[in-house]
Amino acid sequence: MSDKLAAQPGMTGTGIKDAAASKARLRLWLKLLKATKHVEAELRENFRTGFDTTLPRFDVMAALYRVEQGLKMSELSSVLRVSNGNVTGIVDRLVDDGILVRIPVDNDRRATTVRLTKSGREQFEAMASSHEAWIDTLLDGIDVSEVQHLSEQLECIARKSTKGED
Amino acid sequence: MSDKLAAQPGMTGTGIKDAAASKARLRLWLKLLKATKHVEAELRENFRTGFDTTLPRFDVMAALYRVEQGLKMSELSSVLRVSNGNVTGIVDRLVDDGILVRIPVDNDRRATTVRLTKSGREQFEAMASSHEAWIDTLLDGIDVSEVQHLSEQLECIARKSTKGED
DNA sequence: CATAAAAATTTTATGCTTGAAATATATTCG
DNA sequence: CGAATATATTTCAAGCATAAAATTTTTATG
Repeated sequence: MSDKLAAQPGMTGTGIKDAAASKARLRLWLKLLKATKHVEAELRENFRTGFDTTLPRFDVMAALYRVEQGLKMSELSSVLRVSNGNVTGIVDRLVDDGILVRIPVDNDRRATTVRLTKSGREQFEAMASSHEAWIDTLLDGIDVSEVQHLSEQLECIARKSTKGED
Repeated sequence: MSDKLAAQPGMTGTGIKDAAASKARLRLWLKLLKATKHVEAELRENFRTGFDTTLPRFDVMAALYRVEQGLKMSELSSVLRVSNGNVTGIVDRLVDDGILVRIPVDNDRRATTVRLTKSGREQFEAMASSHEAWIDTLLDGIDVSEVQHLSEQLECIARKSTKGED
């Protein structure tokens, strides 16, 4: 029902808003949010009980795992899309726990590089393996054949934020 | 490509894991997360600059707008799926700002009902209208004809969490 | 009725998150 | 060179979020 309100090709750019489409997008957003929050909550719980750690810590470790020589604080905050001050705090705690080291940058005493320690790399590998398995379980209601299609749709949302590299 | 690795009906319950599907789900999850975070960040910024408020405050107001007689703290935390203590803090601030009132519950002095004030309802209506427009813009990369299908897929993820109302 | 158990909420401790201000270093240009 | 500007990071204040402990009140039960 109410399909007669669907957007018509000719309407594009007329400034006329489609109220039904708007409501549909709103509902879609609420579902997107709900699904994401649900998965995040499960992951947080799993990280807490399984590894006594948090999702933000895992995110930092994941970013650094990909780049063996480490990243500068500003690069880390840019990759993770969180504020500088936020990264400072999380890194501080990971350094205290022996998971990360801060390394001065040659020729620029303002900057520091952050890198996983050997122990940090080992801990990350164990966590990443569990993490993938958790996701596999949490998303198992989604048909594998749909994944590609779904991904493309989601790209449309995030596209405006990044230049698209993962 | 790599369709030969897709799950086969006969495999179900054999305990055999499909590594390719697992990786695909992981990538999908990362995109889901990225899209959601992007939209959330935009909304937060819009709420901040447009109404000097936050998404969590809006969420509380939205939940209460639907139920004119108000909700108990525990109902609110259950509807919003956040912890009791969290709701206490947000409600405290909204009460301070004259947006909410706490009302004692008859025959149960442990509980309090929380309700929007007149001003709160009015403020919410203005915000909700902008909110819907923001979402419409942020999700405009998604084909309206896809919305229904996408919604169904997302339901599969969240299904295990709720009994599906909303 | 009295005590134990359950329920509703708040408090506390800890960590994540932001935006803005502060600090320190590097670079540019007159 | 030296002052202004830009860059890299940290600090700060406020709010969000959780889990766990504490508080208050209600309900159940012996």
